[in-house]
Amino acid sequence: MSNPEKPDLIRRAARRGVRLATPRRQVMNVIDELGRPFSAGELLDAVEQADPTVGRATVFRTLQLLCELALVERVRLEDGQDVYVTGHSHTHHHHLICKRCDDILEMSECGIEQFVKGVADRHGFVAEDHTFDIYGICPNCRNSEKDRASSTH
Amino acid sequence: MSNPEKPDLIRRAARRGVRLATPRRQVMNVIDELGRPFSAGELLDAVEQADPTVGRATVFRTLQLLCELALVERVRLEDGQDVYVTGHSHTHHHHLICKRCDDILEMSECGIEQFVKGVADRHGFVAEDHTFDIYGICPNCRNSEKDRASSTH
DNA sequence: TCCTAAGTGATACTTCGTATCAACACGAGG
DNA sequence: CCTCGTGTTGATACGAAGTATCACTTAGGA
Repeated sequence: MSNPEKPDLIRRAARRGVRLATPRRQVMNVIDELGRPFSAGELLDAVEQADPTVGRATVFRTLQLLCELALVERVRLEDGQDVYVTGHSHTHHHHLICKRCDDILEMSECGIEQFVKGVADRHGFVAEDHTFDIYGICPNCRNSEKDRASSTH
Repeated sequence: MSNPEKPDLIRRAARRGVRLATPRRQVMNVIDELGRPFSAGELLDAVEQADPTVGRATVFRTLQLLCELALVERVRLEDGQDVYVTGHSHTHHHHLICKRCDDILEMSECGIEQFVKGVADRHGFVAEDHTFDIYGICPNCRNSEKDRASSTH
């Protein structure tokens, strides 16, 4: 209805042997329809609107399930809020997060793994995990900013 | 009583023109006495114990104030919890966080700033800020682990 | 000393998430 | 068709961490 090629969480989850009860399906549908990064609150609202009979706990449980299946990724923002992103299939990601429009891009490659290892070694640490996200202004917002600046000038 | 050379938050705050009401002083004292990274809950408990008349809101307000003055640094952990660290005077830090003993080390230098700039540029992003923390096992815990392994062997 | 803005405590609230628990749904075996 | 048993669910209470409100108090300069 909205998106011509949905991520289709349901099919992907089914392929992994997840039991697809109706409420779970609802939640996944809503996530697909959203088609963008979302906060817990947004998802709760959207599900509430799509089907008020689905309970709060189920939304969180489904979210957790999807995270475990790596069909949804939890991104922890600077301000402490969590944002959830769909469409990933691999494990560890790093992000470029726009402070203006809240868009979240993935860093392709980046070679940070070896960088991490270097720093850890130098401190006698055994690195097991790390966080690395960059906050700033994305190309889009940067351009629209430039446009506005030149028109008012 | 505990630490021979306390950070002495109070004096440092005073030097910045902070008004030093009694409850504020209490909170700062407690932080100094703790002398280690602490969570909000720990601080609340410690203050409660030191002086039950100090209100919950004041603890948070003081904490916020100290963060603004950069006398305390807020470190956002992987699991979403915040931990506060004293003794800093500069702005942006990166950490090595031990998963075993929860100790938090600072990375000395590290050259990540230029790394960040490189990644951002490649994506057309203007980097304004970033997070970078490494989770793993610190040298201490690593050694005691080794000891235990060799004694049971 | 007096005055006032800053600071304070009690308390209610918010957000994000977890725990509990009785009820239910569904598929395997009869 | 019925009947388990396990997994799932909704309601609800709870929890942590932090914010908002508001009347009261106090620090500290004039």
